[in-house]
Amino acid sequence: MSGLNPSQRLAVEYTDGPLLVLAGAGSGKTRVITEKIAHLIASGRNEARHIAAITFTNKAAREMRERVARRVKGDKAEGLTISTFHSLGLRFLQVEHARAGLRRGFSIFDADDQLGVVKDLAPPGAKKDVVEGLRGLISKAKNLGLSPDQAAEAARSAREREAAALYARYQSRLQTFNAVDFDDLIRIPLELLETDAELAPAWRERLRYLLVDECQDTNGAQYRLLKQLAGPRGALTCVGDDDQSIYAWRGANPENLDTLATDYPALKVVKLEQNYRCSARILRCANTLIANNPHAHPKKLWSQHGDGEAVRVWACKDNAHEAERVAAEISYLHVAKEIPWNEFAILFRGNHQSRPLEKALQLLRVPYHLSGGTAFLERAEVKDALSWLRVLANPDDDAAFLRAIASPKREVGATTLEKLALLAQQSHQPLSKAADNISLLKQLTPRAANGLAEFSQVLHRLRENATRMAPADLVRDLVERSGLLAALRAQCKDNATFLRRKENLDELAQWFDSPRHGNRADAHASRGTGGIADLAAQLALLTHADRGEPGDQVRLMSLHGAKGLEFRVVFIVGCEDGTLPHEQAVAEGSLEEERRLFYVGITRAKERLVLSHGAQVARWGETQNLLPSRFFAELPAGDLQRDGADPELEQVQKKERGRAALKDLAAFFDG
DNA sequence: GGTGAGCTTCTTTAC
DNA sequence: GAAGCTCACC
Repeated sequence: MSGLNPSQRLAVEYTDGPLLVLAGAGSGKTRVITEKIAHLIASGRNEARHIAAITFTNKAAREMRERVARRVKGDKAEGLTISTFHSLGLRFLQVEHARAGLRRGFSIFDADDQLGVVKDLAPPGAKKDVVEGLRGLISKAKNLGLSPDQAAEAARSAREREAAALYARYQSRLQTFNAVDFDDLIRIPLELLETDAELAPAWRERLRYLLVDECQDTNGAQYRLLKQLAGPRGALTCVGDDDQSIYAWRGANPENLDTLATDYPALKVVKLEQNYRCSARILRCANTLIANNPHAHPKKLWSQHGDGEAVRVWACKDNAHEAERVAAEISYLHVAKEIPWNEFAILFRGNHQSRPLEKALQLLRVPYHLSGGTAFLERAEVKDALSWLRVLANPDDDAAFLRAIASPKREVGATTLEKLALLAQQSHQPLSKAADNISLLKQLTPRAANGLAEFSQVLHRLRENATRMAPADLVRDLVERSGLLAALRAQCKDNATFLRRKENLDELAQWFDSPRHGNRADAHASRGTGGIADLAAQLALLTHADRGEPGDQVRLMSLHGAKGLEFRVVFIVGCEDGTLPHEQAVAEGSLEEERRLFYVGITRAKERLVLSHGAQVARWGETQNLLPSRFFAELPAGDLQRDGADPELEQVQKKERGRAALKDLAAFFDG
């Protein structure tokens, strides 16, 4: 445990009670967590299998797993839990599925599946945004940890009562599908722990020490889950930084950091204020920027590092120009300064911004890795294949059935499916069973009945194979036999696109090959001889896995995805007003969160930071003129080096800004 | 009754 | 620039 500063050492060694570590960016927070895990094991206080470290993103979990593996050698780390909140909840449900009224092989519904269910329950003809809004209300209730009954009790207005009633119907629909949604992965374990007196002690016995990363990002349900697991003893270490709270939009409640002190009066608080990551100039940028936000826990982040390079600000013509400059700079630095590819990161506000960057990087043959959140699992061909797998594992999963039967297209359309749904409802069967029922099929047109029967047949054959095959082989088999591959080939205009999309399916199969995702504790489920149960377990984990390990590649990701990571060289592209801060966020009044997001991005950089903005930004086909981000005005001018700024361009921008200010002023007097 | 062409609309962010 | 939706055609 060498090389820890006094505060870090205190945070690592303090195991007498609940501890909150207020850790500034780059203050060695992950280090503290990994050291603490090592300390807990080495001191003999806890075996690894009784320790759980909880993170927010899969990326962060993987990062931590790697670091722990480096720090704790051999089988000492056996059974250690390092997972996201959602994976932990999933594991809980897999163990306690019976208490939750779920059967083995239950599905996890994503936002699309949820939307389908809500749409089905909403008044007929409800507009998309209404359906979307209702889904949001249900999600909100769940994030607060409310059950349908509790939501009904809490409802004050007619609208809320209506929403609560919908929530109840939505939940019973999910139940019949033998499915849960993402929010349920937290909410249901919480509900079980709070209501079942036997359950909580058992899980507290199993997880005796908790370490929680990014505590400021917990929502109400997650926080309560944490309290349930930690119990009154409060054997937990929470690590957080209110300046890096960037998930309020999905219900995160940074005030949980303060609530901790109320819930655990014995709470000890340690502040980590020495930054070990950034050069002094980068840190000054971060500090002066974030000083524009109000602060409940003021901290003064300092660094021993020298000034280092100035922070570059690039004014670019448009997205393409920006991307080319970034790619060229990376190429140059890689050769001239021998900086390995994986020490570069390009960060952006929205995932769609990666396109021009990819193009430019490909042109210069710069190897890169795009970690676009769930982008991979959202690919149409991947979702199709997954739907087939879901129906295989869970015959009750109507949402998956509906997608699978439509891909590839067979002569079954909306009308047939509506009829089938009616018949299924009358006979209390899931769609996949109804489609398999000869007497039911007789009530449909022969053409439709044939299509359904054919689908059932393929499904049967696949299911037979599933008992003999390893899941990965089953995926490969399925892609062929389902006709998905043939349909894909027919659908693609050229061979190159076909091969690219086929590659996604290959990658999907590979995922089932290795138990690299998830916890070690789950590994036993993925070995063995294959079969439906294994498939289901892997499938559930898969929905939560991050795309394969990046090698020595430049990393492209959203600012949200970059949290917890660090790189020698960081580019933040698209620093335009409207992109960052995002105009919708500004309209919603979340400027402070946008500022924190920028702060998170800046503090990822160790040595070099480039902030670039385009004058013209491609926005669905059209180009739009945008001004540089208002956040530039909040950075210390002395630490910035504006290069490539076109004076003419700046004049235009100044004028536009003047015009905008006038407009604001006029609006003020008008309103 | 099913399909596909062409229309609109949309894009934060993630588990 | 894709994914969804409407409408006309098979």
